[in-house]
Amino acid sequence: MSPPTLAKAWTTPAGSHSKSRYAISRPRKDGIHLATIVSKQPTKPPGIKDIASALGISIGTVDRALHGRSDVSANTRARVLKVAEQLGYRPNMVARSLKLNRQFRVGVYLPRQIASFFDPLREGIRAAAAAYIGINVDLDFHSFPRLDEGQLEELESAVGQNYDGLLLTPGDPGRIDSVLRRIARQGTAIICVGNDAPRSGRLAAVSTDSYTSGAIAAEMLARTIQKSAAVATITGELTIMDHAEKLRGFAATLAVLAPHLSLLPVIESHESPKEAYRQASALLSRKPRPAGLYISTANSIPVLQALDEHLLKDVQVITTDLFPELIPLLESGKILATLHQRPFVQGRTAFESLARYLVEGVQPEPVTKLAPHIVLRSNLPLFLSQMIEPEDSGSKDPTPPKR
Amino acid sequence: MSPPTLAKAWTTPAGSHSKSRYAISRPRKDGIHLATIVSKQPTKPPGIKDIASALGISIGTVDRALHGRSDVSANTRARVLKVAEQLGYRPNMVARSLKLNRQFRVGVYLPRQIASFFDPLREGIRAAAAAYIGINVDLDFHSFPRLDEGQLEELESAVGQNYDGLLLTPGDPGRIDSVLRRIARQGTAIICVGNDAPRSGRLAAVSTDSYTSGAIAAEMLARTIQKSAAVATITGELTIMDHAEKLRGFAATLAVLAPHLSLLPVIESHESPKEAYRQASALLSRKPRPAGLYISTANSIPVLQALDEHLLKDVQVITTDLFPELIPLLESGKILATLHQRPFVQGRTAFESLARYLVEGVQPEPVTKLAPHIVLRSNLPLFLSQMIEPEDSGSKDPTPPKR
DNA sequence: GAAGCACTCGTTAACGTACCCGGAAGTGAA
DNA sequence: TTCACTTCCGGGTACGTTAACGAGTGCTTC
Repeated sequence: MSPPTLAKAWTTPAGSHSKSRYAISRPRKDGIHLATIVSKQPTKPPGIKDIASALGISIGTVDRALHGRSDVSANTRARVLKVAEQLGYRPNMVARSLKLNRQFRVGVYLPRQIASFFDPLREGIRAAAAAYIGINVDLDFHSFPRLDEGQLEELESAVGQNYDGLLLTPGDPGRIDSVLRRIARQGTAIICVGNDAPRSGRLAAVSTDSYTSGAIAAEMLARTIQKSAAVATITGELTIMDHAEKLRGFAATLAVLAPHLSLLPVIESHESPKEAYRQASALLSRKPRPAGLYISTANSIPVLQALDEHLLKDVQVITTDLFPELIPLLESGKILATLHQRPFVQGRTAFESLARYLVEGVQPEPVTKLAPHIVLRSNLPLFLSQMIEPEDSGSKDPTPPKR
Repeated sequence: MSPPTLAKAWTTPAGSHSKSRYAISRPRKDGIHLATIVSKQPTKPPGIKDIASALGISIGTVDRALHGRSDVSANTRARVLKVAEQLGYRPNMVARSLKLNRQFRVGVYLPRQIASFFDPLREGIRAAAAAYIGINVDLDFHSFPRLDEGQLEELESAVGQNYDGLLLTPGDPGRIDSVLRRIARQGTAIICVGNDAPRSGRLAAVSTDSYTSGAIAAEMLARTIQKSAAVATITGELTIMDHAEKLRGFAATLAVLAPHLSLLPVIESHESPKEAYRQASALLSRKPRPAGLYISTANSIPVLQALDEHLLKDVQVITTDLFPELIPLLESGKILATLHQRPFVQGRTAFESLARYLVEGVQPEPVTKLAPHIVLRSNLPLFLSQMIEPEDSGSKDPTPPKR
């Protein structure tokens, strides 16, 4: 039996700032140090067969030992693990994913409305799927009219599909929780994106921090409106967790940071444009006219229309998300700020979490909260260029590998 | 010669919302439609050998045809490309990167100061390198005291290293441009991060939009200071592009958006803490005391110290970046906002651009500008949790592949 | 007619890993 | 002894791709 060959761990451990790497042979008899620079020719990382040859055993045994499978004696297993550690062995993910050529099917259940949010969300998912090499994903996009219309029915059809993963924005949690639990029990990994459904058995959730969104709105209104006044907020369905959280953050921060501002009764627009318009009109013609307005749902167009008709220049408005109709209003200063929920990034990270879980078994953070972007007049162009950015299809073979 | 077999393209092209995929056999004689659901058993994507067998030729020829290499007749090349298109062939990146087992060495040249910016920047690079599956990268981290001290000398040593890629924050562009050009001429791909050096022959640059940073500061001061007053700004070396751009954005936006605010002469702190403290003290005791202050460099501590000593509560301050000393000042409201430059994300995207260029040959965007995050009191917690997040080493084999 | 050349194309060995199959050695019972 | 069974291990194949190596044409040239 040959003794385990001692070798420098191949990868530099995180945190070490190695300036350059030398392999110095031990002093020769003639006293000449021979320092050969290896950094110009990086040594190949050790593989499973290097471990095998170092111990004089076969790669099959090494494989069994490394993966804790049976049919290996405790002795050899220990020796293999020790040498693997010494050599700094790290499994080659590329070779692994080539060998077990896995296929994953993930279902994506998102509404068509509001397109300014869900379209980039879909694009983020698609982009992440395209960029993730080492996996064959099959994305099944399912669409339905709105968050509160058709999701349940569409999801019912997902039960029989036996997906490996599921990405969705849960609408009314009370009604779809049970469906999701059924799907989860089948072994499907569910990740919520844009809104959470904590009691649905989902694996993780990715969204912007809704509470913080509301808090930002409150702080900005508090900073901008410096006299004593009233402010109002228009929200969507409060059964949707996202909306409720925004309201909480808004009200709480207003109370703490802005004693000079009073909050008018909250308006719940129920995702209906006409209703939103009617209620906004009523709000703006009432007696204590609000000096500030926080619109926490993305379909704010009817509200803005009502605002425009009432010719109110002295009301500070904060909206949610970014869509073409908002651009001139931001540029002209009629809207103070809008809180961008970064749907593209949400979709990307949601898919990445799912993929890492499916392919590497890495348990994702139960809930990741992204910071919303505060879009003002001055940084608006930055988001516009990112908005119209067309997605490259990239179907062609990019580089004929040379060399 | 067998005719090319017609088959449904395997991947759904981007943009098509397919609800589910059925393979429907043609009507049988007895009139019964037999619809077999294939989506539960996704068909394997076609490979190079499927093309070969469809045409009755060898995989070698297909490979040569697909990559536009020589030794293929124009006729067969056309046939191969046609069938590849029909089958929806997409090269298997996993198999490719396994075959040509490429090794890349990239040098990272970043200063130690300011640690609150460059440490997360390094972490972003490391994280991206660890996550990038399909490539063997060897990161060489080189450090030197400050941006204006030691970078040139350190870079000189990189000339002989013959790196595949280089990541760095260029300090004084005038002095290091020539070194970078020498390195670039060797074939090293250079990506600037955090600051650009456009005339250095670099491949691309990743940074926050400095002009917009300045503009945001101006807009926020304009919104918050509503009476007629003077504002001041303290910047770093104006030879560094990043600082100069911030100043431009600040001054320009102030002129457009805030006619009621006048800009005092700009203070250039030259990266020296003592000098910065002295100048800030002088500024704050002068006659037209500024009502707003924009500190566009990250080492703002001496300035803040001067502010604190002068007990100025009525001056609105906007700082740059996020580090522990700023936290209590933001929480107490002494600082209006800080503009976070997202060093981690900068490092990550810089590495990703470099990797995609090296491994896939994808030319990166010449300059990507990230939107700086506006950190207020209300969204501060979101960034803190992200600040203390420890990096996982992840050396162990995560999942012993089962099945 | 042999030799040389250019042009096509097929064959085959890797890349590192996972997993199946079967063999060797040992144990115990018939 | 023979057979069955367990424990441990080596050999081999396949994943999809690239690239080196030849082999087979048809053509020109001495």
